[in-house]
Amino acid sequence: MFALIDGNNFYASCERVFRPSLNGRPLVVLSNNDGCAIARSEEAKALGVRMGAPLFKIAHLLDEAGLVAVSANFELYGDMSERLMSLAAGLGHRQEVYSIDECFVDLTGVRGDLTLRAQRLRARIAQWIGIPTCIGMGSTKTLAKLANHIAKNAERKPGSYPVEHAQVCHLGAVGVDAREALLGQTAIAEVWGVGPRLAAQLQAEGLHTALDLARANPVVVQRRWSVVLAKTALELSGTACLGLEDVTPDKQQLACTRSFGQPVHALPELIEAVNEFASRAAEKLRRQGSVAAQLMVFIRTSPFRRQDRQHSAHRSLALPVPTHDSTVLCEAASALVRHLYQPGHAYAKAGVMLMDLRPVGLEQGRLALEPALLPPSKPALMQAMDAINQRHGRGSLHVASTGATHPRAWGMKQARKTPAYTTRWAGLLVASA
DNA sequence: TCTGGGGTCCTAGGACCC
DNA sequence: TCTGGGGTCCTAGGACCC
Repeated sequence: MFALIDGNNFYASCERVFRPSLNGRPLVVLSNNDGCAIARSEEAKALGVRMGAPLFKIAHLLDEAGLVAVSANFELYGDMSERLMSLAAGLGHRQEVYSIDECFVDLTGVRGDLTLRAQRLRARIAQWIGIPTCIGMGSTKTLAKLANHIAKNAERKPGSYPVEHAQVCHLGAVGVDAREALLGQTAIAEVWGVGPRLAAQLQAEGLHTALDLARANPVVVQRRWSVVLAKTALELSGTACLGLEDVTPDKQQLACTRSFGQPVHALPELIEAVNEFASRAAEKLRRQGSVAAQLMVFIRTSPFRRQDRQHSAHRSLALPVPTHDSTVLCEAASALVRHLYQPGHAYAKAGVMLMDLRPVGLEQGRLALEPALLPPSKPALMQAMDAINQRHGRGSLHVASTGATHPRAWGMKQARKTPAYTTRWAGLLVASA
């Protein structure tokens, strides 16, 4: 048996914990650059704000409907997530943190009334952390996901599901008929692993609900679609195909990409930006304990600005010696962006991707048969830099080629940023009588 | 004027090997 | 006129997830 616990409208709920005046009001959290809505309170959903809606298209609601929009504050959400996860882990013996706002818990060996335990966990999370959650349980991960969907919608959309399943839904505790009825009420597109493309194809073949897929022959499903969808069908019918992954595997590739706050025309600024991205990616790489054997840089103009001349290009470089050294990766990124850059374009976005990752220590050396194109790695310097930044905050010590003047011309737009309430002294709330 | 970021897995096809 | 069989690796593209 598995449980799936997730925070409702997670980013919006995190903001509300520290600004209770936002309760009951339509609220959206914006993506980087204050571009589009990536989280919405129930009230914002009721106003018709779509997931991913660009701010400029919903800006009229700020005045007309009292909509509040805030810039994304990932430092806050990450910290709130850690607190939520540590409580949620208590529901069973093993936990898989699946994303910033949801986790699976293996309920094997957990005794007693699971529904009751789940309800108590919800209450504890609400009291200790202030985040509303929903919990779904089922004999497979896909069924736990589906139960979570039911738990969320039984309350939000009256009539969609029986209201006794609101907030906590345990598909293992209902009879076969009731379970089939619930699956029959769930549209195929809501199933975990079925995206828009597959949903359209499945519907065209007469499969409209989760129950239809659960009853489909997995051999036929695999032949017509894929082994992935066949597993989904099996999982829906109660045969577990997916296990709990409680050890997070190292990433196979790692990226840092950003849209610019303003279009970038000049090469020096572009170099600065990709150097910054390369350093950030290198930091992530060192945290994971890996080195990269390949680096890719891309730059592109905005596809939304049809009137502009478009340019989109990428280029990668095999690193002669796999590394996680910021200075080496910055040097490589600079060389690549010089190749890619074409004057006369308004660049809107750039990024650095590190690929062909492997654990530190497994790197193969290389005979020095050719002149080195890149500087040598400086492990001691990187260690010192990470230690200083750990202690004094990110960016305290950085590679000079990432730019000395702050704020950067190409930097992110974050006009509506809320304080880092839980992770910075300056963000601490002050109580007054 | 203004449109996010970061991942994974699977499959098909081509290159290449013996 | 006749032209094998079987395998691996890599890449690009497509689908999905949050």
